[in-house]
Amino acid sequence: MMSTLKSKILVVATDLFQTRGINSTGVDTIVAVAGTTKMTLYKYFISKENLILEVLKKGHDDFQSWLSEQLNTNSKKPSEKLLKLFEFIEEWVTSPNFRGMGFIKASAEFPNEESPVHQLSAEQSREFRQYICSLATDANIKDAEGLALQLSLLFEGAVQAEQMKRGSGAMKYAKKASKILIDGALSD
Amino acid sequence: MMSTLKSKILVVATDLFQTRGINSTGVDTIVAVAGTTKMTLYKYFISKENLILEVLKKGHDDFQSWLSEQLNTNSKKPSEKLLKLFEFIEEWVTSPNFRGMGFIKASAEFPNEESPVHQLSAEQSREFRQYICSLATDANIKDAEGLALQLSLLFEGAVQAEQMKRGSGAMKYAKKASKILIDGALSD
DNA sequence: GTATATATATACAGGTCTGTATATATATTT
DNA sequence: AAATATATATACAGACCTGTATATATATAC
Repeated sequence: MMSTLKSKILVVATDLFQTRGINSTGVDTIVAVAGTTKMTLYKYFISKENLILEVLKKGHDDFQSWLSEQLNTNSKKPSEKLLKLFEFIEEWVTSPNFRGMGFIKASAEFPNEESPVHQLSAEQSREFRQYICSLATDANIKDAEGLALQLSLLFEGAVQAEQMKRGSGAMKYAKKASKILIDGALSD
Repeated sequence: MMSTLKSKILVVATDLFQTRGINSTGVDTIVAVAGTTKMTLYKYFISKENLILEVLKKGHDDFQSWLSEQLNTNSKKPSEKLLKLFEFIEEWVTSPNFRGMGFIKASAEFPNEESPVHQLSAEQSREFRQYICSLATDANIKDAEGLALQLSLLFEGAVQAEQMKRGSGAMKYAKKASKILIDGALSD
């Protein structure tokens, strides 16, 4: 099991990275807020970059498992899952705990394609798109990849908008747009 | 008229901010690439933050004037402008000079809503959306604001995707999606 | 109670960053 | 040629950053 201190550091770093930016958050700040010391942080994470990568992994895994569980327990038909996708995403975005999507901000702060942080961000974005694609394939969509890309654009755009201004209501319109695109693709 | 050195610094900073990140680019690097010195930079810009703001302003103004000129010279009917919007945006994104949209990255690196950089980013995002909204209003779209928001989400999502991976082709699918959404809104 | 693992406290080395101070050079103008 | 504006060269102060070294404290296990 994961040490409570390690997981505390991960939680605090996730929050600080989102609210202050990754490069603007020093490890001194992280350990101060987490109520521990640098020695402990460097015991669990070999470097700040390693910490960033673990924060990204945890954030993505948490989101993906939450989302797929919501979809699996609340829908049966594949097309229903697809249509309910943005319902749950909206729920997630409008929850008070929402701080943004890790890989979107990380890729902006680490634009160099050779950076491990950038590479992980790109991989997570691809993974999410593939998950949508699998939903579309199950729902017998003809151009599943095309629809998945379009929906992921709406998703990333709305998250971006919500990161820029909390309570923007962007996801409500993304949901409407997704319904139009999905309905269109279903009748192709 | 603007000094050639000042404009050179702006051009270099724009490029470095996009390719390496804003916080990861020091003023020493900027002046070295621009072939000048720090003393000159601080003659034209009172601080790095001031330079960032001017870089953002120039980038946004350049894009907006280029886009509206393209639309005005190539289309007559308002609805035509709306439909051609993503044609030109795709052209802009796929041009070899494309380095990303300034305000999208800047808002990620400066998440604090009180930061002047964040505020300018948010304002530019709003301005762009309002421009789309004016196109939609001219084309007699019923819910012009709603469509404008949806199109801007597609736009920001596709730019985000393209920043993450050059040559992703995301804008091609954004263009298709925009056509579906616009056609739907026109027939409402 | 002694040994062992874990966490703390503190200091610091070496680097980078922004912004300024000081002195010199190069043009342009009169 | 002298005066003025503009650019350069260089050094540095003060702050912050990551990562480590050293010594101490606390808790669990045997």
